[in-house]
Amino acid sequence: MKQSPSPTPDPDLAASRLRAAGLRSTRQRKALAALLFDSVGQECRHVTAEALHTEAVKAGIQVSLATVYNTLHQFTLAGLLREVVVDAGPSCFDTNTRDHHHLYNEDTGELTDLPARRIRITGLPRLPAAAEVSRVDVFVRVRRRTK
Amino acid sequence: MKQSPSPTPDPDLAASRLRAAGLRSTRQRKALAALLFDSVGQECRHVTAEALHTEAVKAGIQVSLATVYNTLHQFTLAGLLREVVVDAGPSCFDTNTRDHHHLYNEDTGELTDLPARRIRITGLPRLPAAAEVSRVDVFVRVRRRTK
DNA sequence: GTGTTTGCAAAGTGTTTGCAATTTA
DNA sequence: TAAATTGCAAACACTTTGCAAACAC
Repeated sequence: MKQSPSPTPDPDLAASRLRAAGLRSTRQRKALAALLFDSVGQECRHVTAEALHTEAVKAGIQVSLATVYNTLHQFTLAGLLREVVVDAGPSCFDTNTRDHHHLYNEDTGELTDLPARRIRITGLPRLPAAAEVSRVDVFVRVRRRTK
Repeated sequence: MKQSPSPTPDPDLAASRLRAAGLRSTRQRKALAALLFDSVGQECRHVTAEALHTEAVKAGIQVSLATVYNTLHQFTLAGLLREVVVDAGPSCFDTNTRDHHHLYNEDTGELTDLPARRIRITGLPRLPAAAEVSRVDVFVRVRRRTK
């Protein structure tokens, strides 16, 4: 029989992530965190509140849409998610919080991450000393080739 | 007395712009076009529908908010304006339709144009043959330096 | 037990739309 | 006069909020 290697074994991945972010570990948060961060074969996800709510309900998780909205914002504030606004319409939450950019398919609304490593931007303006760059967002908007 | 130099004199700048764009020249459109494109000392403007409506009403132009929304979209479709979405909230319309990027002040919501000339982006991904880049948007998000 | 979180429904914001009246060409 | 445009109000999509009940610690 294997002994737990640590004095505080952590059977619940989602719960520990929440605690680490300073959030109480509630049933709804654990379930949403599991959907967002523990889905297999998905390096990063882009979800709307509506979509995550639908997904949760389908998975048999009882949670209200309002709580999904609140939870997404709490996760964002805690640094677990990043909000992405491309066009008008529902805003997306991105599980990739590292420095990166986005490819946006105007036909389908599909959003894909572009690693920041590859992309170099030069010629940005000098800023006043009192200001700092919070982030540089690049959106590569693509569409089906016309004709 | 000066003779009109052209067989079709154009006393109304806004009206001719509308006609050139294939739009009927109505009182409301002329007035909004004048506010958007003929304001002195303004190379380019970023307005929300709400703001433009307020401005119009202040200038004594009778126009409804719905018409301002419709007109802004018609102008955008006609290539006279460009819609800019930075964050959630009301979307902005930009009188600068040339290739350019944006500086966004997160504290004030202020939006400033960055000429595309200066900014160079490298490392963008290769796209499938069926796809084409519709636009590359760069948003430099700045804020007051923290501490 | 105490403070936090949840869910609901209601309110809020920003935007679009149906349609009759008006205006433009 | 025919077709396009306007204005209003109502509908709409997305999101936030007030508050009582339920829950976490």
